[in-house]
Amino acid sequence: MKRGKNAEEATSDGENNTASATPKKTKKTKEPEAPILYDDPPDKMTSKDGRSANMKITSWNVDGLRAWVKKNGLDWVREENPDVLCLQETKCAEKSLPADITSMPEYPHKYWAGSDDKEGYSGVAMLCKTEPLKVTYGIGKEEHDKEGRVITAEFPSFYLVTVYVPNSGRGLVRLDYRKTWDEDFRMYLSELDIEKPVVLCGDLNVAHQDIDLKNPKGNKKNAGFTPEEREGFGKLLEAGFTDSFRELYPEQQYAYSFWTYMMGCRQKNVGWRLDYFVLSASLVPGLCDSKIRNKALGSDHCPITLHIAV
Amino acid sequence: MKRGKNAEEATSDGENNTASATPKKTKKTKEPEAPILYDDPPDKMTSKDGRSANMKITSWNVDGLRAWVKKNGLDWVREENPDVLCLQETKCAEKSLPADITSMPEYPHKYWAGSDDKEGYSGVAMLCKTEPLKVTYGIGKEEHDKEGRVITAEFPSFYLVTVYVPNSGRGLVRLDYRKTWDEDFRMYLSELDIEKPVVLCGDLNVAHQDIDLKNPKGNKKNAGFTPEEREGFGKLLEAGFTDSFRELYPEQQYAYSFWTYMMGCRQKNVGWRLDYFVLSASLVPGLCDSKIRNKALGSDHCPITLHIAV
DNA sequence: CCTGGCATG
DNA sequence: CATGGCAGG
Repeated sequence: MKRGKNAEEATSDGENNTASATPKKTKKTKEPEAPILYDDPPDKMTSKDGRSANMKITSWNVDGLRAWVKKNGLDWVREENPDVLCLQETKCAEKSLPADITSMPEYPHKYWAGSDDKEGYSGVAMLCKTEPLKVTYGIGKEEHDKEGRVITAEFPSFYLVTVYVPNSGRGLVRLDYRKTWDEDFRMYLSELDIEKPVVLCGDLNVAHQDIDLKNPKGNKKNAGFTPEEREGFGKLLEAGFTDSFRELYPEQQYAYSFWTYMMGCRQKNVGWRLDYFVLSASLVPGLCDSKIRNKALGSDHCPITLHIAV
Repeated sequence: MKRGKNAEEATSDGENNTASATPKKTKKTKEPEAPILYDDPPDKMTSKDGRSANMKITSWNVDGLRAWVKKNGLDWVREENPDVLCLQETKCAEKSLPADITSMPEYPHKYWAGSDDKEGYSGVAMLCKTEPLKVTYGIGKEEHDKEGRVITAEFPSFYLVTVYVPNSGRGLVRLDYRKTWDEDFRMYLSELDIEKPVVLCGDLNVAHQDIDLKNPKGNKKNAGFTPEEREGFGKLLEAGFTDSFRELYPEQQYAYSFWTYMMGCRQKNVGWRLDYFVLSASLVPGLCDSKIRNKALGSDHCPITLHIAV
């Protein structure tokens, strides 16, 4: 049986199970249901310790940069106007980049990583208003650095890492590789963390807990919500990192950053939280807000934005 | 050097050479030029020998039936309302046909030929208001009958054959095969012709003479205008068949049925006449009109329509 | 510059 | 149900 990675059809009942407020139903009959939206409050620009945000970072899995540009993703970016813009799944060789983005004067410092072998696969980018001290590509392990998944920028007081974590694939064909990746990537971040604190952002391709996706029950064997992947994320937190969104909004349900294009999932808000800002412990006091911009269109992911005092 | 099969860039000067009315230019500088259109007169419904047309046949290379249906090709067909509709390059397995066309009540008798091996390649169709006496597929030669290129319908007084002739390909990689095809296909038609007269229609993938394409000079080595392909068509005429359009309009320039999607060729009417109604000698007296519907959109070819008294 | 199929998600 | 690359034209 062929199934989408985030196949919801197996678990449509699960939608109601997690919606604890709704009265218990006597029938299992499906009925049209108003989508449960996560309505985003205004951005908080001050940290708990009273500092003002001086850094705004946006991360967006664009699912094909060229299509995303055509769908006016850049208009949204100009409106949002972050200091750094991180993109994942650009799926575009550097020479094929649309002029709209390569010529963007707001971001004079642009960095691109693409897949060495497979054209139009994976790929991440980082666009900065101010020039980083240093920019590196990959995580320093040959076996992981051929798919354009990581860019690291060193700023005066922190490292910014953007990542597109490998998807475990249909039928979990790449789960074994993913486990190795998770291990090696965590080591990479921990080593950076010794030098300077780290802001990690991007598509981590995992929903951590039940609260982080609409249908946890039906997806325990699907890529993005296997015990192995969730544990990988757990170990990252154990290593001293913090999921900034969950730190601020520990109880917030229905907050997702990805909806499969299939079956009208976005319309119904049947989604997953796969995109994160993860912070070194020493940066948490400066955390002002961690936002999910779930109204922005142009991809099967929405952008996320971090306000931080660094 | 990679080139489109109908690369016009090599021969842009040729456009002016053929336009004899324009004054001789002193500079070779390209300048915007009004496209020379072939403005179609109204259909003639009577044959030279005074009979009224009793059969209307339309042929259209749709370049992908599903896309063509989405672009409302069927609306044009309903307007045109031919007795028989022949389609080429359907590029669609029978099970994937859109319901819009399979359920069309105007044409209760529908015949589909697809490529055996390559999905989404080649393929022809014939839709009839009245049921043919017999319908056959291919030309009875194993080596030619695997790509869904020919449907033959026997009507009381004639055979109707629709064809999508193999393209000789970029760099003429398939020209040798094409020569064999031309030979065998001509034999097939001649044998049919012994039984009953033949109406052949479809994409013959050849422009016969200089008058049949905009840039003859630059295309002598390109698929569709090589000496070999033109000779193949010549031999068909020598075998007793008539190019109905050229029979009626021997001097008509700028009458094309195909324009590459590239370089805005259709806008500039830089095209080729590749689609034909070819008739057995005994049908020529009944020929009423042979039309090129160059305003109909939805493909890189336009439809052609035959009015005939049979 | 378009089509349809394919791999990938 | 989208993306991009590909062969084919």
